[in-house]
Amino acid sequence: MTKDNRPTNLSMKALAETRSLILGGAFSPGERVSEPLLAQRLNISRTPLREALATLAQEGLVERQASGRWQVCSYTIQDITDAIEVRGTLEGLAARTAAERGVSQSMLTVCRQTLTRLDALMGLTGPDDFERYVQLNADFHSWMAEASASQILLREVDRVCRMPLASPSSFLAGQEDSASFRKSLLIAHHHHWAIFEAVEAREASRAEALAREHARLARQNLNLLMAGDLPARANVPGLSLVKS
Amino acid sequence: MTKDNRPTNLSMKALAETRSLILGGAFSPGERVSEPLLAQRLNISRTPLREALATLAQEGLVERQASGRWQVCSYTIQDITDAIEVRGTLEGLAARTAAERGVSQSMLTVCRQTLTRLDALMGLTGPDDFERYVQLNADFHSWMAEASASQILLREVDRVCRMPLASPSSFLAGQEDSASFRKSLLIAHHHHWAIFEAVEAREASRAEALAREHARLARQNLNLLMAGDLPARANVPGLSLVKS
DNA sequence: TTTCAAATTTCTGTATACATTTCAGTGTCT
DNA sequence: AGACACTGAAATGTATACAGAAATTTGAAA
Repeated sequence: MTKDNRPTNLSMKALAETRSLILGGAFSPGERVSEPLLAQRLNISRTPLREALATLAQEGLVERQASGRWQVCSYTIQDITDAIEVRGTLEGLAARTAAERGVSQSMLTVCRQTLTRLDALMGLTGPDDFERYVQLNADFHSWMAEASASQILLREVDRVCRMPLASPSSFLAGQEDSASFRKSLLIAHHHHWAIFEAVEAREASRAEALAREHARLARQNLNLLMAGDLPARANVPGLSLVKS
Repeated sequence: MTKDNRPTNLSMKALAETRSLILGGAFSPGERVSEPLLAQRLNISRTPLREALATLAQEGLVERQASGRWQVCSYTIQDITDAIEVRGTLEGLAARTAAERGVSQSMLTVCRQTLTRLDALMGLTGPDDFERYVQLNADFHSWMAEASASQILLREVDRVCRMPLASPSSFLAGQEDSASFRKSLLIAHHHHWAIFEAVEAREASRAEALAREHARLARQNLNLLMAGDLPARANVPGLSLVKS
């Protein structure tokens, strides 16, 4: 994503730790969150915690009841699918805009490097390789948003990626053993190159369509995951918020 | 928009009043906002004000400096154009989704009523008529988002509409005297019907393209406004945040 | 045993105090 | 005149106190 290196204040600490707790499944969907109890757990006062919770509400991890109490959000599979479609649509807009406005040679070079490094990782199986894949994949998606040269769009893509399970990295962690999943990586990487080429060639409409379709691989992975066995789901952060 | 009728607490009051101050031009773009001073001005303490400012930061009205101070955001014409394009893209997705998934008869009826009422307002010139147009226009746009039957998408459309000058109502207030502006209303309303018909007929791709193009009328109105005389700009909330 | 109301506990909303940091202004030295 | 260090004012980050509201438990009555 983008910069988030604010000097360590307790709000940021509370934000990071609470987010991690929720995505890690420390709360059930719909469960109430008590400010005093959580503050005690995090060893801080309510003031910075309230700020963090307000931010998490914007991210869609918690919500306020009418009474003012916080509760952990609950999502359906349909919600996740919709969120992925929104991300794909915004990334599509980013890719189209990048193609229409043109991208500097230096930015193209950066992307080409990222994709070449991804090339080298295809077919490898080590856990380190997988970790690097996740990072490079995130780099490519960041690049797409930045290549649009639109601050606004960059911000909105960032936002939607913070929604549970909507980010391009959501379904990567811990899935390296699944054969069908590994196959989808090959297709995904083929998409990466195609999107890049379309942007470089100023083929705006093609870039948009490809970016949209690329995001739909995440939908497919979501379905694979839900159809598969339970252990594979344990490592996917945010999946604990999905109900029914 | 959607519901925002939380019982009156001071945070909501601070949020509404500060938003109104900023959009009304009480601060210059980039101007710093002092918590103690603003709290005093609003007759509340810093605690609810801080919560309101954090929310306004998410809306893109203020931002935090690295030091922690707040300052009013500054936008370029390009930013506004981009924001409108994002809105159009999300509304396009909503229209497409509505068409693909199908919309209930009762919802179709509601929209048909709204559009029929708008029909009756076309060509009228009274200030009351204009006010009603603004409301009905907002109703139609809300309808589009709701017709998608996607909570996620509804939320994101709502969000992007809260960005300065990105909402479908942004350029309506106080422009009733401009001839070219009135002409654009006719075209806009033609779009409304076309979008509705496409959704009703399940013509998803057409619905999406129309919704996108419809939003681009706002871009056109923005350009008209910036090319026109200064007095016409005074009534447009948020335009004070646009610099250069 | 179930139901409803009262009492109690817990929580949220808000104000405020205080430590630390940041900023602005002053004065000095080169 | 310009740069730099220093000092003081002001702002932010955080904890905490307290009032009022909400939720939960208790207890009594049917």
